[in-house]
Amino acid sequence: MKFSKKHNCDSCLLKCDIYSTVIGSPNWTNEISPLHASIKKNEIICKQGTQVTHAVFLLKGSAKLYIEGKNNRNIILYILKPPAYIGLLCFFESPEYSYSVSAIEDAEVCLIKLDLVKKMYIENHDLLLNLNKAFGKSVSLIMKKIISLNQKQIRGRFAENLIYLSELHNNLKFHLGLSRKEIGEMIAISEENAVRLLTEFSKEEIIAVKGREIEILDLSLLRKISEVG
Amino acid sequence: MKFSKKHNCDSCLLKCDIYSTVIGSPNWTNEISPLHASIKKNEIICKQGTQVTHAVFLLKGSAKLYIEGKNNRNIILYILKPPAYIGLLCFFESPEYSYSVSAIEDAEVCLIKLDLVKKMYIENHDLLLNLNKAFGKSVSLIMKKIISLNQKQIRGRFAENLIYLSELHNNLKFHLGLSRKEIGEMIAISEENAVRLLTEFSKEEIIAVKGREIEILDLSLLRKISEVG
DNA sequence: ATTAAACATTGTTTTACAACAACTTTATTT
DNA sequence: AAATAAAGTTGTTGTAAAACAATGTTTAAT
Repeated sequence: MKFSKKHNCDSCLLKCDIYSTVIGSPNWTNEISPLHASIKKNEIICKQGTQVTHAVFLLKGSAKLYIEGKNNRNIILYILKPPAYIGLLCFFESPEYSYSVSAIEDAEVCLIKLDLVKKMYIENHDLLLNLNKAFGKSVSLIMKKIISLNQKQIRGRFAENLIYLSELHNNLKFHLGLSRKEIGEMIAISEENAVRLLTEFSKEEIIAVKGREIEILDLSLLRKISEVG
Repeated sequence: MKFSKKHNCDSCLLKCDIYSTVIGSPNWTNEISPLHASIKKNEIICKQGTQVTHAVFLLKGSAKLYIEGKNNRNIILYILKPPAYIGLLCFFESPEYSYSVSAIEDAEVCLIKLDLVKKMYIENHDLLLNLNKAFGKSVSLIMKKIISLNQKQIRGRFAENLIYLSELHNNLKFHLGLSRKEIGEMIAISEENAVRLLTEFSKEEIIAVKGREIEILDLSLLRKISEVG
């Protein structure tokens, strides 16, 4: 993680959500002292169990949000794409992160001291509302995930995840920024089964796979498989 | 659900958290018009998928918070005991509940219109902080649950759950307010396996079971089983 | 008091998936 | 270019836990 201090928000090319909602508030220019950071692929942005000190906002690149489980087995809850609050679930008064976030491609983030954000959202109605909205979305996503992981079997979960990734990329054809192992971690299956399902779905002509390039050929069938579980 | 309107907060015997943090704020007496409700055992307090209109505060009794899955199979995330915010995870700008809550014994709740709560927490720093704190706790609990459900096997999950219930009741000896099926729903196992584990642990003299009365005999062993998974 | 319905128990069978193993292909490093 | 490491692939085996089945027990309803 490479920091660049004394960044000037007004001249920043990657204007964050906090900037756009808070700008104009009386103590903007004097108080804020944001910290920019460049993050290399695979670098950790937030580490589960460590103190939450800054609000982190993802400006560029993408990241995976995951829980670190036993025996180095992780569960990826979702993929983050800019613009996104990274510390979201934890920056409401949590003493420490209950999950980790790491970059899956080179990324840029903006860090703002937590006490400052608190001050801002108390003063600024819109910012609070924005945070809360993003927040509610995360919670409902997590609830869906819990059901999926526990009540669907691997084909159903796999189909669901392909749809998720496609919607994330806004395209039926997309590049997996993830290894087969990570695909497994998204739906709590083994790497081997991730591979198997990829070839299986490919043979069934539901998707086309070439390395890490995926194309969904039959979305409605995928939806069906996801629904029946 | 039996409502009693025009309740007077000042004379209420079950003072809620909102009362104690907001009292003294300028628009307390004139604006607030809380709604009390008595809820019978097994009655639903919040239904997954319905609109969030009020903040609900549990004053008396207890309730289970659960996600409704496929084939009428639920997953109970946790048990609520007063004082507790019921709508918590959803009253931050979620359009609808992403889970359900129902009473596991006769209960009393206080309902406050959502727009009023919002107004209150924008005006009242302490209330916001309180909400956020409760909130952070819930999130970290859910993360732990996800790992537990996916990476521990049933003995480990069962042991963990017994410890949870014991801590909830603040006693090694407690009365399950839940059926065997519901015990299963807490850790995503079948009713049959819930029974089996209960007798198994009983035979191993880790717990003593008599109907719905449970006593933990060997807490440290239970901890061990929970840890190794 | 009788019937029905919900809850609880125990044994048996089936199966979905992880774990293991062995091997190939693709990246990195030197 | 050779060597080493990482990522991907495929077949086989073992097992945890669900599903099924059958039966007993308590609670609620008429």
